[in-house]
Parts: sequence; structure tokens; C-alpha cells
Amino acid sequence: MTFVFNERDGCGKCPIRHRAICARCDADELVRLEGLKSYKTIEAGQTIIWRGDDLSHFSSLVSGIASLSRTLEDGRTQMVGLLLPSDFIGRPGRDVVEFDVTAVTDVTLCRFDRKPFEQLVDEIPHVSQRMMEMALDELDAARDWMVLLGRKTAREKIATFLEMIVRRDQTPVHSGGQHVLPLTREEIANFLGLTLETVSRQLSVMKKDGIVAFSDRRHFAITDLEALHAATGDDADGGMII
Amino acid sequence: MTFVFNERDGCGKCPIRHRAICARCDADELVRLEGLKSYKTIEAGQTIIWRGDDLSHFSSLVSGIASLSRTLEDGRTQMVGLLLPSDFIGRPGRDVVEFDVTAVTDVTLCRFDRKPFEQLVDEIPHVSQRMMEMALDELDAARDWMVLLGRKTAREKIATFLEMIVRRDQTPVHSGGQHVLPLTREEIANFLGLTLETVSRQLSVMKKDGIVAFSDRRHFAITDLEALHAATGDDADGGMII
DNA sequence: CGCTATCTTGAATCCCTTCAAGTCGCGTGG
DNA sequence: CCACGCGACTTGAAGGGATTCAAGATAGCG
Repeated sequence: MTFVFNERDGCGKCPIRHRAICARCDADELVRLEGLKSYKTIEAGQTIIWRGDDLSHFSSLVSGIASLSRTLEDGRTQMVGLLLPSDFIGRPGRDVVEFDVTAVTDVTLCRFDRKPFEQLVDEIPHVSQRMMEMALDELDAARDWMVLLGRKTAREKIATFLEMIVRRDQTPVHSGGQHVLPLTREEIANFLGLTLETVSRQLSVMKKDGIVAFSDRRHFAITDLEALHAATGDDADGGMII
Repeated sequence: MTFVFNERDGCGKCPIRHRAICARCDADELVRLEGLKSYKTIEAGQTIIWRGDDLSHFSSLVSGIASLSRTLEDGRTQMVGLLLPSDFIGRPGRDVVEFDVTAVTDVTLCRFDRKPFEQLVDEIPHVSQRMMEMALDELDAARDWMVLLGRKTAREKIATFLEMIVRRDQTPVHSGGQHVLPLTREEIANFLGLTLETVSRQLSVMKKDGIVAFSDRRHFAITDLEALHAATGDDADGGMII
């Protein structure tokens, strides 16, 4: 981590201050939020909330990566979303979650008790406006992902995934074009609707094709950005939102 | 159609009065909306908006069915949502649409010019609250569908689809358990991430299994509801939201 | 009555999965 | 320091479910 988050700093120094649900809030509104919040950290691999659990808190992801997923009776798992810093967990007007939320890396949450938070949402339009904006962005992203899951080949899925990782990578300095792959092969497979073997095979093919180069299992660089995009199956301008 | 919608009736008689974006509005707010609205009808098969088009209007679907879809360069198409009466088209804060919107049946829209409508959203919390609620419901539905697209078999997809149609069927009297199939085999295929041949084959299998009976290509009845649910791959309580 | 779009069914093919056998990398402890 | 063990990953071979290509059946409509 190049960046260390310090819980004692106020909202003003919060790394997600300008992208989270509080993005539009003014100083007064921030003070109100400040009085309600508390932090919680979760270790990589731990489940944050199980599907069907009571939603006692509403949270913003401050640092780390979490996943949203569902598992069918027989164990087949599908990831339905990746939560990055500034994304929120929970929703007003519903008291249970529909998906399992799991910490992919170590995670820090900024939490609010549900009841007071819901009241606050009604009273501070800046919060509800921002939440709607974020919900609609997520909806577009989810629909983009549906196209991938329903119609793309394994190769196209991998290419689209890598392109998304690169686009969303917020590493301050893209150190020599190196990017971190935050997921294991199995997690990638569950995200793309594939098996881990197919993910591994397709990554090998793209290595051989000179599109991507791995320095180790978790670090890669794109060596041919155009070829990567051509392999996604998307048209020139069309891009994923997520 | 058992129900005939009459444009001359006020919002008070509107069939989607209590489910659309206006659901929470009081009488005064309704008057304001009433002054802005206009109706438009679209024939089955016509495109309502193309992906990338400027979003000049914001609309609620009053009657009929529309689809949201995207087509890749080479013609592969994935439907990402079915729009039923009360669903809305467009989103505040963005001026182009990300997906093609097509009338599956004849469709009636209740439209608002975008600029005045966006202003109204900011001023009437009852509208923005309801829109957020609807957006979050759609998000859950989209994520449910991602599980289907990524992990379910053809048979499970078909079973889930039929179950969804039955659950959402609003036919006043379920005439003898008969339901209307509003989509062609090809449209179903594009919705489920399959080919039309596979859809046809799986429907035949389920007929032979005594789960569903077709009176003609567009009308069916579920003859074994439990077997249908067992074939979806979902657990007992878990259900799609869409 | 016959045309045409829609749908069904069959046969061959293919891409991804499944099953299986290694390889790699890293932390642990002798 | 290196052997050991284990989880993560890679690669191969076989199998299967969905697609593709093709032919025919059905139904709606002029």
C-alpha cells in the first residue's frame, strides 16, 4: 500500500471524500455525518455480510476491495460486482442483503447505523442525490457485465476483464505500466462465469500472443493495448462503466 | 388486451399511478407532473431509442413491453432488461442512453422533456425517492440475472425465465392458468444468452417432462409448479426480483 | 389456398468444462 | 539453509452441453 489511511483524521482527509455518498455534501452536512460514523476493518477472505443477513449498518468502502456474489445450492458461484473504495454497501428501504459481501483484500469500512442513516438520507438531499447517481452507475455497469456473461467468449471475457482492471487501477504512479491483479484465478473465474482452468489457459494464450506480460502471478503489464481492446469484442468507443 | 388505456383520463386513472415514479406523489405534485407530460405510442418491433442517442425525453412505460439490449459488432445480441408498465426510461444526470430500447409489443409512453423533468426531480423529493427505490430494485434484478447468465444451464435458464413470466403476469384473471409468452424464441434466446434452437429444444424437453403445456406458441400453462421451481437451480426461498 | 415468418428437430462440430497430473512459489520448521 | 508442505496455478486429455448448419413442420395472414 502506498497510502495509509488514518482513522483519526476527519472526513476532510478521507481518501474517498469526493467520490463516496458524501461527495456532494457541504461542511455542515459533513459534520452531521462525522458524528454518526464509525470504522471497521475486515481481513482478506472474511465475509462482511451473508445473503439474507439483517442489514444493521450502512457502509462505504474506504480502502481495499470487496466482492458481491451469490452461490447456488450446488456450489456454483457467480460474482455480481466488485466493490472498490467509495462504493457503498446496503440500501435504504430494504433490511436484508441479496448477496454475499466478502473482503477480497483487507478492507476498511466507514459505517453508519441503519436507522439514523435512513433518516439522514431523507433530510440531506445531497446524500440521496449522490446515492442515486451511484446506483444508476452501478446499474449500467451491471448491464454491461450481463452482455459479457451472456454473449462473450472466454478470450473476450478475459480481455474485457484486464481492460477493466487497467482502467480502474488507481495506483498513483503506474509503476512501469505494472498493474496489480487483485483476484485469484478462481475469483476471476467466478467473476467471468468461467472455470479457473479456462481463465489460466486464456491468460497463457494472451501471454503467447504478446498482449500481456506477467512478472509474477499478481502483477502484469499490457504490452499491446490495441490488441487487448480488439480482443474484447467491444466496438471502439463502447466501454464498460464499472 | 382486457384493459384499454385512455389518454384523456387524468393521472388519477393512470394504470401505473401507484407503481411508477409518481407513486409517492400527493395531489399537488401530481398536478405539476400532469402539466409536463405528453403521451407517445410506439408500434411493436420499432426502436424507441438507439444506444448513444441523445436523451431528449424521460419516459414511463404505461402499457406494453419494451426491451433493453446491446448488440456487439458481429451481431451477437444480449437483452439486459425487460421493461414492463411503470418502469422508466432515461436517467437524470446522463444525456445519452447506453442500450437500445425496443418496443416488444405496442407501447405507450408517458413522456417528460428532460430539462424541466430534471429540475422537477430536484424539487420533488417524492419523485427522486421513488426513482432511487426503482433503480435499486432494477439493480438487484440485474444482478440476479447475472447469476443466470454466468452459471445456469440452458434448462435452468428456461425454467427461471418461465417462473419469472408467471410471477410477473398481471393478467387480471389468470384465465385457466394460461399465461402469455410476450417474446419470440429468438428474443427469449437473447434474454437468456442462448440460441433460439436451444430455447426451442429445452421448451420441448420441459413439455415432455410434464412441467409446461403450450396451447399455441404464445400461450402456456405450468402443469407442475414444484418441478418448475426445482428446475431453476435456485433454493427454496430465493427468487428473482425482476 | 399458398406464402412466409416462426418454430421444431436432427446431425455434426466446437468451445468450454471436467478430471487428472504436474509445476511453481512461499512460509514454516527442523 | 534447505526440505517439506500446501495453496495457487498451469497444462493435458477426454467428455459434454450448447452452437452451428441444415431440413422440415406449423401457424398466421393475405
